[in-house]
Amino acid sequence: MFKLSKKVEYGILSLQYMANQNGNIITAKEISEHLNISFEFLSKTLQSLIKQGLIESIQGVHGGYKLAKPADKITFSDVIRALENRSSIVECLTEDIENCGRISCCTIKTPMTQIQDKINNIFDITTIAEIAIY
Amino acid sequence: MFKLSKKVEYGILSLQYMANQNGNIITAKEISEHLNISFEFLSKTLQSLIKQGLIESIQGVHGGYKLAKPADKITFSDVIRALENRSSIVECLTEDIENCGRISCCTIKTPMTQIQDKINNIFDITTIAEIAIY
DNA sequence: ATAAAATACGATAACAATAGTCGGATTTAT
DNA sequence: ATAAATCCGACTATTGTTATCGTATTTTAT
Repeated sequence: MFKLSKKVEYGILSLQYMANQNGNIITAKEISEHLNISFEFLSKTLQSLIKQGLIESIQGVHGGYKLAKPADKITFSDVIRALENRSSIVECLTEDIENCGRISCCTIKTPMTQIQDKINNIFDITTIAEIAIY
Repeated sequence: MFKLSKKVEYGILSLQYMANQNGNIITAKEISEHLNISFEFLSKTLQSLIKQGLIESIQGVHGGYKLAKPADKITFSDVIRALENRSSIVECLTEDIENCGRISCCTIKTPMTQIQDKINNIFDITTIAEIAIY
């Protein structure tokens, strides 16, 4: 599977929604209703975005969330990093594998690294600002 | 997760190995030993590659496998198509979804399609021939 | 003070996809 | 006939995702 997780999908939609709020605070409930997704699941998603420093939260009765920085400074890579245990297209690129059983004969590491770089680049250069205008 | 499945990884390695055999037939056992992967699992992988027309098999005592076409005509996309239930980065791009609950407000379809196209292109232009030289 | 409205967060269940195994059937050269 | 190989469906195990639940904490209005 080569699919973004629901968390990433919801994260992007939420960030986009916040980007269109002109800096106003917005509640998880409002986002969850607008996007028609589970409030609890969304909340966890938003909390992960906080940890990554992409959004800020205000607790209490008039609390909620807002972007922590300009939308053009938030890349898809940031969102993915916040919300997925993102691994590389093949394990050996990122994880320190003592022995994949093929070390002596593995010949795809270089081309796979090149592919990985291209994919990373796609998500690096795409920002929330770009999709907020839609 | 944005990871190629083991089947695709093994498929690519197997195809690369076959590409370096100068058209000679090679057995699943030999590949599985060379790559140090389960014979049974590899066999299923190879059978899927046959179905997709990427390799040919010869049954019987001196049987085995070989490429069905030149290595530069076999793309990573071909391999992925043969070995994974490949879906798009977000469901709504490929599957006919009557109601994702966000149709009326979804605004990421266009940018997601563009990203999908770029990713597809990466795998479309990478061939077994390119990695066989390594 | 107290209640209400909001976020924070760990535990866990449900589900889906991948990864791997098993057993038996078929094909073919010798 | 036998051995060496592919073929293939059924099954199990593992892993990752998706979702829910319960409870705690923070802040504001009254």
